[in-house]
Amino acid sequence: MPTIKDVALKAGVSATTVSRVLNNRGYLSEELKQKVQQAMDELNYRPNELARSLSRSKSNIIGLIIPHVSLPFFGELTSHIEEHAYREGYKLLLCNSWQDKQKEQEYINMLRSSRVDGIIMGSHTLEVEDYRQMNLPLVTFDRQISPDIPYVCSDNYNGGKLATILLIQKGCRRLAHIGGHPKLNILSHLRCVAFEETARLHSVRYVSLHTDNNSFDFEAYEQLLDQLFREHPEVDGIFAGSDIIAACALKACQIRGRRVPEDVRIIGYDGIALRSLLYPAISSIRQPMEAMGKLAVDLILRQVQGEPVESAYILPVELEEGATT
Amino acid sequence: MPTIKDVALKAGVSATTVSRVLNNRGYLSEELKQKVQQAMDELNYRPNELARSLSRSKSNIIGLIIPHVSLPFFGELTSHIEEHAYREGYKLLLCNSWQDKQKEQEYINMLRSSRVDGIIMGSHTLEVEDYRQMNLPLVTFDRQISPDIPYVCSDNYNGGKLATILLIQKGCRRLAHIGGHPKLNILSHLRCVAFEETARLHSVRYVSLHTDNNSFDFEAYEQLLDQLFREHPEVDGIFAGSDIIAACALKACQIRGRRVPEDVRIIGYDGIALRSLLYPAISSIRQPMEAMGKLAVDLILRQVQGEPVESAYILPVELEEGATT
DNA sequence: TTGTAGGCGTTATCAA
DNA sequence: TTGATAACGCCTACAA
Repeated sequence: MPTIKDVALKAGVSATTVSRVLNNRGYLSEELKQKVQQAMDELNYRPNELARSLSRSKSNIIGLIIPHVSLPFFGELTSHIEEHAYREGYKLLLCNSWQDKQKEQEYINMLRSSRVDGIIMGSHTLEVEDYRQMNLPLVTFDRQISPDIPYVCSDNYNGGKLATILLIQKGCRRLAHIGGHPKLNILSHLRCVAFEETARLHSVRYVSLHTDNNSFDFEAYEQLLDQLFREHPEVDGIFAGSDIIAACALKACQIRGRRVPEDVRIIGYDGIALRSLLYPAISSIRQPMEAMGKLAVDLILRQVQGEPVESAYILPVELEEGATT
Repeated sequence: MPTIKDVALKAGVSATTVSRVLNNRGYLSEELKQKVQQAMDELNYRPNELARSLSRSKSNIIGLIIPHVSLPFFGELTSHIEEHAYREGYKLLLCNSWQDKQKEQEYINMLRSSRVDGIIMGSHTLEVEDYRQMNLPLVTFDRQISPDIPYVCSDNYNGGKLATILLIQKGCRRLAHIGGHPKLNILSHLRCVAFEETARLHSVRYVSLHTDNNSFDFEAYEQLLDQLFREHPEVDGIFAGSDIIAACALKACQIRGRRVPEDVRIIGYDGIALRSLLYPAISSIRQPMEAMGKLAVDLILRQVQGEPVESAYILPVELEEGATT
């Protein structure tokens, strides 16, 4: 691979000059620019980003740690993050934590070694102190770690409220919420809190079930639904903590011959694109994934540039009614 | 951030020695190792991978270019690739090409600048020459570029055959195949070829429909299905080019009141995990995604190490019957 | 067994 | 307006 020196030699100038036209810095005669540019083209020269990064002590890489890209919500979020990062001249290093404490820690170490300019965390299994100590631009999703680490989330409370109100308005009298483990994700647990408060406010009976781990495991959801229909066969409205759970609920109803929405109404959360492939299409509370992804990237960049950031970014959700309510 | 020199100073040794314990090279007394290790721990030292990469001219980064991570098949594949890359000490730079020629080219340039050790291509919109010229360890999925660039794919032909035979065995007499654009992906088009040949062999009438772009667009699929049911209402067996298309087909049947599998039988391709969320669960030809991901990583590593590689790796598929056949 | 010196490819700081 | 020189942080001869 040709280096800056090769280009310099070919163009009959110094490496410094080549660097200057590369970065468009300082005063350069048009003639020189042309000459250098031509040499670069002829050699098919590509600046070595490793060397640049080392020299500038800035890698233009953002690390992304999420539970699993193949989960639709995280897949979509990742796409948006990648898209915006790329537009801003940043690259994305992808890490699937599998919600595993040790893996997450190893990835953080790895990303620090790689001198990423910041880390976007969609997975958080470690202690608050572990994150605070790492002294790197950080952004989290759905998790408040400390006032100086900004987090991005959808308006979980309002989303839970909207969903619950919709079910009640449609005439449901026995509600159920099925969600992930509450302890591990306090902010998205607000969906559940809103559900319970709204149900109580309207004097509607309800039950809340949660997985006991944070594994996003389809089978765990199916077991919960099994339990739900066994112990509470009278349930006629389900607010699922995610569209995936909602899909499980829909399937559980179909298996048991419960008509949706006639016998049981279902609404999910997230608004993933794949939702439209189901029949009937699932109603959902849509998170503004694109805006969230863009914001997360911007928050890293602002921190990199030493600009101040708020500690919380709560984005509005939108009720998207499908055919399950 | 502390450097190797800081560690050396603190441990009272030279930087070389620190480098040695870091890389566990050469002869070192236990005592020294301990001392250096302690200094590293106390300083919370992390070796700068940028500097290491520059010095060794090896970045331990693999670039992955795919159409879109949020497509379930690519999401799962990406997860496996990331997993195996990480195990081998490699990091993954993620690029979504959106099947866009220009974006793909820009990403390739970017990855070359980043001095990635190799590129795994799940997206290929450029000309064969463009790939051949880049002179970097490369692996492609479902695309044969040249004898010296290995490709990984599932046994597309056999998969198409298995699917078609199953439909015929179940009694289907009017078959349809719905797939992506045939020109852009010659290898996965073999699924279609096998479908047609098998149908002819069994004297079963069939029709093949394809999207006219390579966009993985849900709506395009829906339009095709619309066309299918309009022009060929007698179809009683559908072989879909992917599980996503199969899901669309299932939905199309449900919307039109066609019972599945009684009136129409459906089988997809890929074997994505989300398949199990549908009801009825979709039958599919399962690609060994984990093995394919691992293999792709291994093929990059072998090329990096100068080991020879074959030009084609065709992995066996498996028929996974759900409830739609 | 440990240390010194030079180089990896760029960029930044001075001079000229 | 351009060029020489010293970093950036690490690794690898070569010495000692």
